[in-house]
Amino acid sequence: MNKQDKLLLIDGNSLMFRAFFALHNALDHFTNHDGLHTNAIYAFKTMLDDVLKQVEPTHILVAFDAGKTTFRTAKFEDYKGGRAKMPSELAEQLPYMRQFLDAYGIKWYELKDFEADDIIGTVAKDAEAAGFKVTIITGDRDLTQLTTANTTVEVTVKGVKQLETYTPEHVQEKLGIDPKQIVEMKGLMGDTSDNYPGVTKIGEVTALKLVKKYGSIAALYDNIDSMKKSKMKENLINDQAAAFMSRDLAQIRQDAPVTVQINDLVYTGPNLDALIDFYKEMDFKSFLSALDADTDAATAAESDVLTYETLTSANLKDIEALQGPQAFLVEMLADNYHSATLDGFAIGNGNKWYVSNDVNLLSDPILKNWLMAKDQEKYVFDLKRTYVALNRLGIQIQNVTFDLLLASYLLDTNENSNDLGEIAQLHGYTAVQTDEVVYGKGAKRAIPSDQSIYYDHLAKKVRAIFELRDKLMAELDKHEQTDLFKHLEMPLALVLANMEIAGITVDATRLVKMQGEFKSQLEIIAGDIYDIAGTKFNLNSPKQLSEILFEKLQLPVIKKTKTGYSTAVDVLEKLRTASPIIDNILKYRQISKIQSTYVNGLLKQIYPDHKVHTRYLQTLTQTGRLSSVDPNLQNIPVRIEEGRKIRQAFVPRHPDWEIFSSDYSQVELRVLAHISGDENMREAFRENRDIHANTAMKIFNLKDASEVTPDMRRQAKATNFGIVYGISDYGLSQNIGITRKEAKRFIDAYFEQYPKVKLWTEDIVKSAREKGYVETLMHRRRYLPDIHSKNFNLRSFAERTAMNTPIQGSAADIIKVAMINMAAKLKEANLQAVMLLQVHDELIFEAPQSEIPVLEKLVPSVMDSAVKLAVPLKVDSGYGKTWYDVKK
DNA sequence: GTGGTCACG
DNA sequence: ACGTACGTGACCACC
Repeated sequence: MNKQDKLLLIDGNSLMFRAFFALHNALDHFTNHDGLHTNAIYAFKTMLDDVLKQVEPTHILVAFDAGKTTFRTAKFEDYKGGRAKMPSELAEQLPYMRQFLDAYGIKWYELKDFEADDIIGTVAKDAEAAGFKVTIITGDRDLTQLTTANTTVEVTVKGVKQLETYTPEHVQEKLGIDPKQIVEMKGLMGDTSDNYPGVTKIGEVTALKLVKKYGSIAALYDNIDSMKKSKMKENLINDQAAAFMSRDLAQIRQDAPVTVQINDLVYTGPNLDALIDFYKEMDFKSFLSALDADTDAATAAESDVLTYETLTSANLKDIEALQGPQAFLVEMLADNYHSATLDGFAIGNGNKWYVSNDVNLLSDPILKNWLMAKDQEKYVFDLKRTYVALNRLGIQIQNVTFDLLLASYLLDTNENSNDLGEIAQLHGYTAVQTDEVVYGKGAKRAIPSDQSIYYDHLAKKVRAIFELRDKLMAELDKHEQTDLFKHLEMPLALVLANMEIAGITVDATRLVKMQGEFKSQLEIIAGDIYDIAGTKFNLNSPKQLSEILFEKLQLPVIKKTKTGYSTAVDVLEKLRTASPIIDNILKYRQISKIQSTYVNGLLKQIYPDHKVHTRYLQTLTQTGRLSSVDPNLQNIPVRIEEGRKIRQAFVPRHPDWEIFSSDYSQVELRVLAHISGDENMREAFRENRDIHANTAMKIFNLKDASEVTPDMRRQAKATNFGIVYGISDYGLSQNIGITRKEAKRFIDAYFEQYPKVKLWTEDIVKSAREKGYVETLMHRRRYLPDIHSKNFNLRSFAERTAMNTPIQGSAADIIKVAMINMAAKLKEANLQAVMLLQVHDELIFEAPQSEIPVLEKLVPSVMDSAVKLAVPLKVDSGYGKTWYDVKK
């Protein structure tokens, strides 16, 4: 027996499930030539390699459950009752999973009447006795009871990559008990997912308290008489049998009649021939090429020396002879394409690949005409980026029909990488490297000194765009997203590009004046604070501030963060009366936020044309909204007067022009009225009633709208928002400062008034569970893998997301349609007005005074007719000399 | 790079 | 019983 011997025990069933759901999003990508799903096997293999590398075991065993009935179901019929059936897409992979393990040279084992846990428990015990170090990998926390000095349990946290390591110390730290005592805890608290009861009203917290006090269930019942009278004591007495039974069910057996010998478990690596055959059967091309064996894929990889031609003024004319759609790429290493240096470009469609680092060629009439030719179809990666970059050279690229980045985002919003190489790999295409690999990252990021490496990368990138096009278009079609892609996101990219290029004018003089005013205000407030505190400190440091408040001044602690005491607004609000320092701190925070983010921050972003040119991120959010960066123009202050003044610095490009703005009124609630089909809510909107007052009447049980006070309306409004966010009584109670009970009553009354809204929330969660995703009006899709999680928090979050995303996402769809139509109308009507900004439910323009009356009619009519819903859309407009002066 | 805080819809 | 609203980005301190 070698001292280095290390046994790896894998909970096969648990990890198969993890692997399956980790790539559940990509279920459609992973099928072989026979239509067999392969995602679980693929993910399992990836994870296994990770684990092998980390653990470096000498022996391995994968344990599986043998069937539905075990000695536990014999004891308790309902054990694991009510569990959802294994999805058929996973069940069909099980036999192949075993084939894979055989080919990988890994022993697997199952035992009639026992679960995988018991096999693992038994083998772990035997192996330890034989002097092994044991590592157990599972997704099931219950196995942590097997933790000892020589046995470590690794529990998968999220997906399959991240592992939480349980040692006896870690169990002690987390739960405050011994690993062996976990079954005592489980016996008292029961287990809903395994469906055994425990003791009524006892959950983890109480169970832990009791176990710490008594040590075990047996000891607890020995001493039950001395426990003082309580409801809990009654429950304990009533459920004594259940407690002992549950403990028994939770206990993993370490004496199962397993027939494998540890010596059989030696791991010496895969059987290459068998593995190659298996990968071929599964169509695992990337694994095949990684094996570097004599296979088709490997041969293809070896011959992947791409021949390209360097484009110069001498052969530029060749471009004119190109036939058919061409992929086109313009390379910039920096993020911000408004200012980034253009570093090169590439063109091709398989017959030939052209690359160049001479970006002056782009302005040559030959290339410029080619790019602007309406009859030359092009495919790109990131249309908006490409358009803006070329526009800087006076080129407006035309007839782009495919954008790899946009297509990939629509197919799965979770994969929000901006790197062509990474995205290609996600779609199973490995013949291109990521930019990080070729260019490096951070300060070291640069074009490789070896020009052939650079050119090869450009050529491979442009080739990836071309070669992935058909596959992704087909997948979009399968998702019913062709329209969304072709007629919404692609045209929108150009609309956004033009908004970014237009930019909005910022009055720097105005900002500088504010900077001086805020500076002296801050100095005065800081002085007052230091006086009260009796010392100077860094007010911007939450850490230093909390020391002053909670240690020096001994104010009561309301809330803690991961790292210390919280000093957030809601905490300070509660401390207001405790010390005059609080009001000063709140004021200081407010002003210093405005100063640093909006005055100083904005000043840094102004270009020589006196404008800021934001970038809208079109492929980032999980819901389909846009986001705005460098600078973010979607969070300019408005709620508080001091901050709102920042808007005075946003002015039209000409002195006699105006800023004009229109926004949707309650668009999300209208979308909810539409998709839920709730007649009461629809009627309220059709009759143009005040929806918040309408809700207030119900939750406060009023007869007439005249009885609604402003405060009632405020609370009703919060309830309406709560519904959109996927409500909880606690969340609502925190938000409007009422008790949880009252909040619950509000919600119940709400659902009574809008019964179909309640039905819809239930249906959408159910549908998300079945399909694994939710959709918006325009078939924008968001996958929710956590909807199946055993972790309450992750699952609850996914459920709220299932409710919120169709609402927020459909609202995003609607304004996007309006923007496309709006851009067309402005052009058609030959107006000078320019669309500048989008702030989720609001569009902002600048225009000559003379056009204001036109816009006042045109913009609302375009916005409210963007889609036809079962309720009308309402739009409010206003205009003024600056953004601040826009009043509606 | 991460966490706390706070600006917006 | 669990720990809580949905979606973002920028700044500062601190490691």
